[in-house]
Amino acid sequence: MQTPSATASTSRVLEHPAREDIRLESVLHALSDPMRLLVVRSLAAAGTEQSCSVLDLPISKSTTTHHFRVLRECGVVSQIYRGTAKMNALRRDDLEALFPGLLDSVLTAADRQAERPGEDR
Amino acid sequence: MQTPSATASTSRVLEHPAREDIRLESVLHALSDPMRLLVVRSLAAAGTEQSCSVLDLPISKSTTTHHFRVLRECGVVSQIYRGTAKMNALRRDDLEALFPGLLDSVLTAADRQAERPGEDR
DNA sequence: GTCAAACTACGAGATACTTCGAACTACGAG
DNA sequence: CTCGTAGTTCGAAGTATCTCGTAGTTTGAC
Repeated sequence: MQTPSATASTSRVLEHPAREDIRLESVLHALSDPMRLLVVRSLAAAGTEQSCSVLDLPISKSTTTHHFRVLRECGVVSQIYRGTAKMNALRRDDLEALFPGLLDSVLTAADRQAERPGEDR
Repeated sequence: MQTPSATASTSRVLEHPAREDIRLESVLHALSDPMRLLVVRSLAAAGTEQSCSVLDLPISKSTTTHHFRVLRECGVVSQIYRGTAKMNALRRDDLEALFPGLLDSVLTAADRQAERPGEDR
């Protein structure tokens, strides 16, 4: 049940919010989950798009799917299918245009917090 | 059931997290609620401490109490009793020391978003 | 066509969040 | 002492969130 003339290389298409539909509250909420913050930090550290599975999170696959969907639906990441993999990328440009400096300050804050003593337990 | 020699001007004391106990995830979660974000923006705009009641939020008193407590318990605001009023202040210094630039970027982002077309409905 | 890999969809359980009203406490004014 | 103001506490209702396992789909490789 899909449009007959689908995309050439990629068939399944995923819905993303337009830049102007991204809400600050939703972004903050998305980043407030430890697992999702970890995902965002990993994507930022990688610099390029990453598949869902390379992150190796300590949660089940279905939970991983859930978190990536939350991140996509609130506008933090973009996702496209490449073959059997689903690649994820931070929407840096959109976030920077809407909320200048926000993502960087969150990433810096997360890094600093991770380096705080007793953070590894 | 309170220490006999209580504070002179203020009797009731409120628990606040120490600076090093403030967690990024908790702060982001606190700010992700529209009502609490509104409170934080008002406190930032005022610059000085404000009582709970001057904000005139479109919610009930008990809900207001709840939101202020969330903000205090996660380290975003400090609260002290002054007579019958409870004064609230942003913990700007603590937040800036832990998460440089974060609060300002959130406040700027919130202001910008509030000015976006069709934001008043 | 068959198979494995990667991801999704669905339902369910447990927990957490937001909101409220009603009854209560603390404080200052008179 | 009495009263009003400011805020709290205590359920409770409704909703949302996080997590999982199981079963399914899509894709590329053989």
